[in-house]
Amino acid sequence: MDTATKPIGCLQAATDILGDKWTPHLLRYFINEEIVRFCQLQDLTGGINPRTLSSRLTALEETGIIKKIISGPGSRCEYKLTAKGHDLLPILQDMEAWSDKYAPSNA
Amino acid sequence: MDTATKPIGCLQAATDILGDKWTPHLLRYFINEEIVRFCQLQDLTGGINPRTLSSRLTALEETGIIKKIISGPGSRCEYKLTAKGHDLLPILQDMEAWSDKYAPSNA
DNA sequence: CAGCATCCAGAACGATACTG
DNA sequence: CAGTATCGTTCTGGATGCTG
Repeated sequence: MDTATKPIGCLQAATDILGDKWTPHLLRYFINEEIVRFCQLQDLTGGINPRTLSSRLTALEETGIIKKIISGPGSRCEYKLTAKGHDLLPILQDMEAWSDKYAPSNA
Repeated sequence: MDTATKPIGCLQAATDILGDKWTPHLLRYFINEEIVRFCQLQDLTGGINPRTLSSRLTALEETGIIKKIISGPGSRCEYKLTAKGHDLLPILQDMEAWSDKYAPSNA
């Protein structure tokens, strides 16, 4: 892969994650929450399909953006950001600022 | 829509654009080029489907991120970023930096 | 509570060929 | 050069119901 004519690929890792339908929104919740649970996300998103949520969470865990923590009885578990995930937050916030600036009442 | 429980929607505008498969890469070329042509993009991307490229360009134009400029004879035309589009570049660069930091030799 | 399984509608994208 | 037309495939994600 020649970097001269094809300097892409660099963006790939970020777009792979942020390009999925729910992921940016999901990640957004970590800005204020730090630790989030499955059912919380279902709730916050207004009823995301558990299948979708599960797959997003799995992908995020596999790419090392979040970490799953089994906590307590009754299948209670929590998700929190890793350092890698934390570094994503400023980008999310910039995206949000941009959206807000150019599409304030975005339908 | 209640902003308390559903503070989303803000990210939407950005993710709608950056979520498409080629768009971030396409935009990336504007960092160095300023003015880009259809065939250049086809070339730079390594042969993106013209149908796809066309639809991306149309979408970008409709959201006011790029501007199409008919220039010269022979269907020659060019695309350049608007102010709105320019404001997207830092985000792209951050995404690139992030990708580079956490997935250097990203396959 | 935290998922997984199955089924399915529709969007996204590539290949290829053709036009103003 | 800058697209459009057509076709087909693949991938995504929603609905719904079940399980550890």
